[in-house]
Amino acid sequence: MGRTAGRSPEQTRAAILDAAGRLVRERGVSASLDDVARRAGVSKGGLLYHFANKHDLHLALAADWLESFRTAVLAAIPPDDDAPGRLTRGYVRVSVDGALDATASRDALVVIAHLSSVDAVVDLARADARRWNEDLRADGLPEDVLALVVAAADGASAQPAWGGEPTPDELTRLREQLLALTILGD
Amino acid sequence: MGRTAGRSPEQTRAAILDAAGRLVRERGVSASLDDVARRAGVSKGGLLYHFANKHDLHLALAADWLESFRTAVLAAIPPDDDAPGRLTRGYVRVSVDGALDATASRDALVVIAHLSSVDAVVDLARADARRWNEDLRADGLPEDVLALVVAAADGASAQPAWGGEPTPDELTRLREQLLALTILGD
DNA sequence: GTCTATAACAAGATAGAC
DNA sequence: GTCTATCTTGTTATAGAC
Repeated sequence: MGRTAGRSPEQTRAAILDAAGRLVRERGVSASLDDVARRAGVSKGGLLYHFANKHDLHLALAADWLESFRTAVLAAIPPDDDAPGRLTRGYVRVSVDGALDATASRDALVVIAHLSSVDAVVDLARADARRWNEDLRADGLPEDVLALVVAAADGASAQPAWGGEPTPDELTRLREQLLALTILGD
Repeated sequence: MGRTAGRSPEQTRAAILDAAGRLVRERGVSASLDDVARRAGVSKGGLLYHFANKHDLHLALAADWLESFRTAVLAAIPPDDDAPGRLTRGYVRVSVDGALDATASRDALVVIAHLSSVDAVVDLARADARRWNEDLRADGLPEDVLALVVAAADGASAQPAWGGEPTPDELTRLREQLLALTILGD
């Protein structure tokens, strides 16, 4: 048995996806399989057992990011929030705080932008965007408020992509501002 | 003389940057020099005369995009607009319409996101973002309005990056909404 | 289930012809 | 100023040992 004796296949897979995510964010899709494998603590051969080829790895990575973003949004809705706009509020919290945190499902946009060079990922992202569109529309907010708030949330999480360095303070204020917009209704 | 007899060096350079921009947007920085050269109608050797190496090409591309975005924003300010928020309004017009148009300085964020795998580009983008930050702060709008409007504009131009397909109608409404926010003052 | 070794290929960069 | 080789390196992916 190799040097990863104590790790289950699922854990190995997760470690590979994690390493790939960080490397893609740093270097884009041209990050080599060898580098990904090394950072995940497996050999290239080991990596290619779990993901048949680079294309598969990228696709799985995109699916993983999109799914974990969705999960994070749902988790960011307080159980007692039953008012219209609850999903939007979760979306805002995760997007804006994501520009702040240095972990978890942050920077989704940067990674997706990089992965968008892979055709199959574009299709996946498009389908996911449509689903968000539907879900958010059904969230009970006036159309204009929704469009404004979602665009601003997206913008906040996009800023690190092109050099923006919003301070925690600015992000906090933006988040509260956006949340307030969803509560007054109009 | 080669097959590009009628083209000046400046035009060749511009053609290369244009081709590189489109290819980077489609495939990321892993688009090969050979492909860029072919699309620009020059040979790889010809390309490497104008840009010493791939790194230089990417840096020049980023500088070009950032500059043409700035130019577009300034051009989008009507000469008779003298009220506070004029720069912000230009920023909004270019960012939101950029998500709509299929030409010019659109999709800046996608390209910058891709290029962000190049360290020198990150520095450049950061310096540019700081400059925008200063300029926009000096634009005379209340801080909260500014943060909200700029984030939303960024978000609009970011959406195509990860699968979002805003309709022209939605974008137009968002743009008018944002412009209105900058006029009422608070 | 993971590793090493290697085949097969693609890409960046250089040198020199035109 | 641009093009055609060519060198060299790095990468994907396979085959097979452990």
